[in-house]
Amino acid sequence: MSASAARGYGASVSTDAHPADLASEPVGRVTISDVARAAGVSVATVSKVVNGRHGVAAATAERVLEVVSRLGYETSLVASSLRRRKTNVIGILVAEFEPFSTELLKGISGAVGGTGYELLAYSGGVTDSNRVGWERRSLSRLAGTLIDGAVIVTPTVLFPTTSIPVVAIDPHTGPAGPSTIDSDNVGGARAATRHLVELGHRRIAHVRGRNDLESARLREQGYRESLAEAGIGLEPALVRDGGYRAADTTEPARELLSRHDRPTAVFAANDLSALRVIEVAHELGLRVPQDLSVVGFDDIPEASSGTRRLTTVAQPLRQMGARAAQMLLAMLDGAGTEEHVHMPARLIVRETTAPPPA
Amino acid sequence: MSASAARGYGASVSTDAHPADLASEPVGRVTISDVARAAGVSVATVSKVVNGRHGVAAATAERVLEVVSRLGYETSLVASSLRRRKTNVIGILVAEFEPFSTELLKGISGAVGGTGYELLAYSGGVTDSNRVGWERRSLSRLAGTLIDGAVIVTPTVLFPTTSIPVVAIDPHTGPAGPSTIDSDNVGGARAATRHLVELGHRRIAHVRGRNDLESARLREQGYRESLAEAGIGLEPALVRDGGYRAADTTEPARELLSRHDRPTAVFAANDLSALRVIEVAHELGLRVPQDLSVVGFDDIPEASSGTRRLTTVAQPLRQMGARAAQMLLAMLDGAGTEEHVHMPARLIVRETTAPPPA
DNA sequence: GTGAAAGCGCTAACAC
DNA sequence: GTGTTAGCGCTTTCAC
Repeated sequence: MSASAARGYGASVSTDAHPADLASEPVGRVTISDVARAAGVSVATVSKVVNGRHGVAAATAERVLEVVSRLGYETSLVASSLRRRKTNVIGILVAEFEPFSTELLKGISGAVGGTGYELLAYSGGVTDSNRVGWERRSLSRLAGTLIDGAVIVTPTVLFPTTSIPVVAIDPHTGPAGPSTIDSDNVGGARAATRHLVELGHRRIAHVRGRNDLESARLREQGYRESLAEAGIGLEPALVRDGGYRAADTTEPARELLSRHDRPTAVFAANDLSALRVIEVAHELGLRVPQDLSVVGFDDIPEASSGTRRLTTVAQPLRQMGARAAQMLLAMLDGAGTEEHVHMPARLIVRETTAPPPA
Repeated sequence: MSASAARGYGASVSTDAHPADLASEPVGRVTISDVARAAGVSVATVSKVVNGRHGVAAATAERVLEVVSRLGYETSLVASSLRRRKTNVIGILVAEFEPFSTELLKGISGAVGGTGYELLAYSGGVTDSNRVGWERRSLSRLAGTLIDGAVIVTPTVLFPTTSIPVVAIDPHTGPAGPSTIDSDNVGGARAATRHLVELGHRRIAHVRGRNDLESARLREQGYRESLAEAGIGLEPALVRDGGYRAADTTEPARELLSRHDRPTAVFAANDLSALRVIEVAHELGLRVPQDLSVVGFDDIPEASSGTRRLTTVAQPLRQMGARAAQMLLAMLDGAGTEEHVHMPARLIVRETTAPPPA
């Protein structure tokens, strides 16, 4: 094992670097000056060669390139983006990598692939004390220096004027400010609730989403509208907060299902909550759907992969991600479009809903 | 609409910045010097205040903080990480955001949440001409400046000595070099093939994975071993390349299933390939599993979410991601551990396998 | 064709 | 307590 390998963390060097040349080959990153020194030229020349600028003698260029590959030099994204204007990377800002955001990510990745842009998905310091405003912070930290544009997933606050193009997916506000993408939350929620009503349910609970998100408010609205339409009075005790998260759903679900007059059906604001409701039901000895019907929202892959496949409202997540990417790409291309795209949401009836127990 | 909002891309500013103060409030990013100027102090002082360093008068600090929040200043990740040593950011280097890598991402995200580290998943310029060596390039571009440590997903080449800790998931080489995590590829593949044999299949095809990945080699090995064990001769024509990708599986699958002596079962090296094999089978009018049995590998959520749920070999992807994160965290903490973790893989029989047609 | 120098935004020594 | 200075790694004039 060479001296440098012993001090580093990686595997052996695959190129034939000469350990004798230690002075010009530090253990840390190989920088542009390391290359310059080893090639006997200035850093400016190395930069020109590496970036394919004109005005370098062929012989010099060749020599530099040889050193570059021998040393395994690669220009630092950080340093170059600090100096340059464009970085060619698109940022995806998320609070957390969970099924919802990763589905969008797949869609974005597919749409961006082959365009020459690189993707940088960033989940920046979202702590419990700090759940609000993360997107503003992340954006400020990256914009203008690291990324050329950003798609922000479920931003909870209005972000200030930014110097880079931004599109928001499932934003706090409805269509307002920057370009946005969302789906038909009200319509989807109405369809879900109506489905339950049509099966014969009357006591239908709702596990709400994150109260700082427009989508959660709209889904609750759809639920209320369908109930009203069916002539069923809203019972406040049957509406609880699940925060779109499994962990936050446990308690509300337990309370809801432990009531003597428990609901016969639950419409959860997203699949993560719905799935947890089902788990809690099982813990309490209730069978789904015989004793309890459950409907979710989103149609993440996990929704249909359990033993009991979830009846849910599908949002075209991959397509929403792809669309967001296309919009951002267009803006990056100079199109000043500010769009508010609305995608359809449709009910998919699977195995977690049935008529109420007799 | 204010002048700055008109020139920027974002929504309206939520803070009460004074448009009159235009000179000190450029449209681009708010920088530390903007803050310094507005607060009437030096940039050094602002830096101290923002980073909570001692040696600043309470009154000054207060004034600076007021300006910071008024202007919405946030320190640039790029600039500060260029200067600082530690960035508190962990990089996840992937070729692409597809179901496999995003499952790992979920696991990593869960394990890292609450540790104070931020996550930066990077999918850097993987073009068709450039499928090999991306991880080396990405690592060089980010290491030492942007990220403190990295987990690399399915690296295809040995990476050179790095200055930062690295753990590789499903690497090119088996256990060698840096810390690695993989699962029991041979055992899983044997179980899958044996399952097919036990159902009565004799003509069992294999759609190989990426030939530059150790896991693909091992899965093929398991397939061969099980065949030999059952006394079934290997038929080279029944082994094709699918490259772990749906798109690359289409042609091989079509050829395989169009043969007059087509196989009655296919063991695909991963779920993406298996799912595509099923699609192709349907196109050709074959029913799964009545006419053709199919087994995959990985158990991504998509495997069990279709109408026909895939029989597959499950790798504990989320756990593998979480484990990788823990190992990296430990290394970041100074532990010089170089580990090679091996996780179990187990067959899950679902709906795409049955005895061969009579 | 090449290199010296400035500067991107920031932090850390070190003066004052 | 505060400001001045140097410099992280790189790109880009602009002299030579």
